[in-house]
Amino acid sequence: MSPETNSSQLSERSLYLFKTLVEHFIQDGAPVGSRTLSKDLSLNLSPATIRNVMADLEDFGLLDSPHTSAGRVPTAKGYRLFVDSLLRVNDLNSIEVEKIAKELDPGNDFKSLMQRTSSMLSDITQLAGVVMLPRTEQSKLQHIEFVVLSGNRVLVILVVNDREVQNRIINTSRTYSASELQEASNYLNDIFAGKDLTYVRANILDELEKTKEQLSQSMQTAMEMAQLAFDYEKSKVNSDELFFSGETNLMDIAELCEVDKLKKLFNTFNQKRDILHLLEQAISADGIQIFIGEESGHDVLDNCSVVTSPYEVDGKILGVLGVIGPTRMHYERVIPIVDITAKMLGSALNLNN
Amino acid sequence: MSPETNSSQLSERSLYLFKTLVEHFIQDGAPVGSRTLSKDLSLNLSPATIRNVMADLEDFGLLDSPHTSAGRVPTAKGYRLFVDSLLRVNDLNSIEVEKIAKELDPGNDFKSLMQRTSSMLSDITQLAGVVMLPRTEQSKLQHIEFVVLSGNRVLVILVVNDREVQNRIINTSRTYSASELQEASNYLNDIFAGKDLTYVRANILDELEKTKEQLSQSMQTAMEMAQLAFDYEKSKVNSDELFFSGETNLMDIAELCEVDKLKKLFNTFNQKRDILHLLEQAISADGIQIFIGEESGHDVLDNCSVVTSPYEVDGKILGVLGVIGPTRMHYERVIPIVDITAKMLGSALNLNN
DNA sequence: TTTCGCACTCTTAACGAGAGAGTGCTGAAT
DNA sequence: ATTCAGCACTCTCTCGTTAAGAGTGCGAAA
Repeated sequence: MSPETNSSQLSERSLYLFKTLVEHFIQDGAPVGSRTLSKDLSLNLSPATIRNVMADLEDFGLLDSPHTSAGRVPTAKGYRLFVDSLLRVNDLNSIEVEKIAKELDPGNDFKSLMQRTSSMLSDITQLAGVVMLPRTEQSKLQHIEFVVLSGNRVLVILVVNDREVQNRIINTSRTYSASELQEASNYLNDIFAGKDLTYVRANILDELEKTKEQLSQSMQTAMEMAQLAFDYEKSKVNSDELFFSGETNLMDIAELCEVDKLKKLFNTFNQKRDILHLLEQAISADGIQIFIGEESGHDVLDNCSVVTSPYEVDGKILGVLGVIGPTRMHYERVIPIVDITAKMLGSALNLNN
Repeated sequence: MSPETNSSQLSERSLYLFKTLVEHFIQDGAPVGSRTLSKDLSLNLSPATIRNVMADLEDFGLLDSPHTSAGRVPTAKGYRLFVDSLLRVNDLNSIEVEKIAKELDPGNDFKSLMQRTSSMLSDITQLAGVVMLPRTEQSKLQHIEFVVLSGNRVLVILVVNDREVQNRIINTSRTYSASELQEASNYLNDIFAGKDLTYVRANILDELEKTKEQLSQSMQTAMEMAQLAFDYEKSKVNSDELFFSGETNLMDIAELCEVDKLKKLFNTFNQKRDILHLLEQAISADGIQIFIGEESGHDVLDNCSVVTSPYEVDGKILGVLGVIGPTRMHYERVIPIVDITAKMLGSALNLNN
């Protein structure tokens, strides 16, 4: 049964009732009963009538009751219907927009911007914020540079994609002089600048053959260096980057505050793998995507929802950001926050391009 | 009253009794009573006698009873006496030493080594591990390098102390060519390599004056760049680095598993400031230092002990590492682990020097 | 000095009663 | 057909009570 099927089979009134029930539950966190709803609803209905409607909604799988004499609680399916069809999203007031803009001052440090974005998200929502920066498949080598260190160690500096700097230290079999390495980097920059990293890796051996024939010492050096540098690269896990913030905010959430659930949740955050996997699903989504409870497929996130949005520069998607909180969250507030943050992060990144 | 006063005023037997009581409590986590102790003790004493002794120990402030009819529990002062005078530290078996050594493979990446050390500590102790790398006051500039980026942006790469690489991006007022910057870096390396960063900062203006007189274009460029680069440095918080691991291990500890205590503890970890402050106190200690409960001065660490040791290369202290756990931890195991880890980290760092 | 015995305190778990909240169903009113 | 009042029923939660268990402190005896 898709949500559409549901909503079309349900009367206007049932949906309205359902909507206020969900809103009520999100507000209070307690199961809501017919009496409460009767008083709260603008339609004048008796508790008994409301009970009938609620029974229908329960049959549709939208509501659940913890036990016979508690009120009703939305199911995951119920939340789905709620956010897809019933929710009216608030506009953010300008003060908040201002606040977001302020935190997203591009600055010059890429990672710091990510970190700040994430903690701004958690601050403003009082939930956990997360920003993902996927390691791009496309890594254009812009510049390579060597610095002699003590011992037989050489520092390799790669500038990639005009924004990202990678440092790695390699151990060499003999001592190289600064001028030797200068020549080597000049040579490498000449032939490889602007090329893709995978291309570089693939073609080092070929180039090495060529240079052997030409027997130029500096080129030999260059290729040796390059080989070492990019071997290292190969061994490195191609891990994406993930910036968390405000995990501790989740400790206040009543639904999660059994210690062992919290432990599992925090372990999941620390491993990052599962969260990455989840966010990667959202990367191709067009705008806001919401994972509700079990939908995420990770049972640690059982009582959690994840609200995500990809952010992009020049129509090219750079990554995903979002907020993790209880299913019982203020979607009407969180959604526009995530949405606007993604857009503003995009344009902040555009600025320092 | 110093611990010495206590231990000298107490009989051999009382101390022995106290010691086994603490061991018992560390093992079980439950207040221990006279009957239990009577059965456990090799001296054949009746519970009543033991009660008398325990009453004395309580008068000395070494024990406490949660309520009249619970057993006794060590106080912070009691733990202090225990670890200072009573504790016999186990030697680690060779398998564990092996395991530690394996994780401490120096590799080439400094930060990764720190991170690995920290998670090894938490893994092996099942507590939280922490490694601090203080930002050294002494930062010798080894090499400076510029790379042109798009826009009017220039990437500055500083190699400091032969091991640490700093990248920063600066915005310039006009576009510089690669060769211009090459000259500039050559010039800066000539006059500043080997100097302290603070010295560099302080003398840039002087040098700028000099070069003005000489009117060399490349030197002018160099100084402009340097000024921008080091202004950035000034504004940067001089934050030390801290590597945490296994915080979630602490969630199992019965003493801490009230959610709001956990929240405060984790917030403290995230802020890092307080923990840094604590570890900095340990930096000048000669070897293992232990902060027990309230001694640390941070009330979030009320039921926690922190076991630390500085690690050093060539007799020069580089940083501090340690383990955070409940006061009720297996000191006889944790202490040698922290001790040997500090030593092995020191020699691992010595290797890739 | 050590030990035994005993009265006493405090915690914990278990049980039951009563209140409160909310439901489902039935049958009457609209 | 809807709506709704009434009512019996179920389930949870909170108390107070009780009984068991653990451990203490103290006085008197060994």
